[in-house]
Amino acid sequence: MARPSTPLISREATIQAALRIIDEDGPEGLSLPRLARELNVKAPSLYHHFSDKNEILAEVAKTVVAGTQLPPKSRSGDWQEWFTQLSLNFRTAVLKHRRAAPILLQMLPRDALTELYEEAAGYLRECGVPDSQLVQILDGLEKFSLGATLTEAMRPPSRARVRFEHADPETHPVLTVASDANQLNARQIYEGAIRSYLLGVSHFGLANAPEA
Amino acid sequence: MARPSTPLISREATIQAALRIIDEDGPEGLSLPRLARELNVKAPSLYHHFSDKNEILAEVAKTVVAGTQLPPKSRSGDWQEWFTQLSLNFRTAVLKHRRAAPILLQMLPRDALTELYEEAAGYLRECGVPDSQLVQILDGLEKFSLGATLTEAMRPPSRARVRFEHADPETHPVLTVASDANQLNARQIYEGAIRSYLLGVSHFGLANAPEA
DNA sequence: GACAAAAACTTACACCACTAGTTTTTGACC
DNA sequence: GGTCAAAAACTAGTGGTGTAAGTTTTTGTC
Repeated sequence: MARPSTPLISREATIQAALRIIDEDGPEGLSLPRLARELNVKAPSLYHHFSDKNEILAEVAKTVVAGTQLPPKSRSGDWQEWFTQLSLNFRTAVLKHRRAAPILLQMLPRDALTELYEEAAGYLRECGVPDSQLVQILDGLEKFSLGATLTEAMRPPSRARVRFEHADPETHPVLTVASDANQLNARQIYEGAIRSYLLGVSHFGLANAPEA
Repeated sequence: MARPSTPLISREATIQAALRIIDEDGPEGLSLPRLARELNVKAPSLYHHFSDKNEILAEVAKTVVAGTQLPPKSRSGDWQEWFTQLSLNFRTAVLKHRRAAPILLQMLPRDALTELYEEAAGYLRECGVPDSQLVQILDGLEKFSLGATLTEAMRPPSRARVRFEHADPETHPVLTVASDANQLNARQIYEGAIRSYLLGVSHFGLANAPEA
């Protein structure tokens, strides 16, 4: 086949197909021949739309995090609540494509996130949070959300309360007790940690300058 | 060559060589032919000692996190300090092999960590922390440490205070202000976040049960 | 001393990302 | 309206990968 009247490949459709393959068979299932086959096309043709496979993966990563819904900003200035919801929405968006998690770590769309952070920082400021705390809050939340969500995405999905699966009551008695004493599911623990952190930073504006 | 009098390959030496290659050229530089060459051996011979490449990667991951030093437990029962030091040591250990970070996410040695958690949980209990909080503390610290350390490991090493590299003063004024208002380096921000979280969970034993 | 297991080897396979070169279509310009 | 370069598909091919199968020699055990 030579050049068709209308292109057979669009970037958008390619990215969607790639994401679908990853959802089904993980990143190792995504090969250019297979991706091309799903688009009724041959593999080398993809190079007319992407410079290499990494560019496709980067777009996939961007698509995944772009699924994060922005919570409405409350008029009351309850920024803790806003960030908690935002973090929960991020988690939801990533878990929708959990098998893409390894790609997310490597292809994190920093530039796209920068826009979000600018907006979030502006909101914090409006709510009266001092400038000196903005980085701590944004950075801490990013890191925790990423760590928690990516590690959760790496394990098989389960609505149940599975924890410390390698903990044996015989050899790990304390973990067993701890696990039994906490009946929350992953989402609830995640939310609790976010709230704890936000509570902590809010009350920590003072002795936070350890030496290098 | 047939079977030699003394084996040319040992698991330990193989793992060390693999880690060295990853340190130099990243995970994509680690191929079995190359790894075998460094051991003066041919690639298929590795299959006498490892079932597949993933097993090698898993051992590499275990080696990296095993480099985490355990801080001494203070008699005063200051568990917050102990966990802060532990988290800092984890960060140090991972950053020593930062290019192995992507592997770490996929091959996290849960079983090895379980031992550590059992010990940490026991210490928390000795210090009087209620059972209901153990999971929150352990889980939250794990997630934050992983997220912060892995993302930090993914960027080029720098002692400098680099932040929001995509933030342009024109289009992202608030981020610029925020960045200027916080002169801490990555390690200090990490430490501050850990301390904030621990402070938060300590004061959060009450309203921490949102519904499913 | 016989023999199975171990530890190296060689060969081979299927797959991969990617390059080079070919063909046809399209759209723009004179 | 013909010319021509760019676009978008193709086919063919390169060098690399992880892994399987089978070979040879050494080792330790009964």
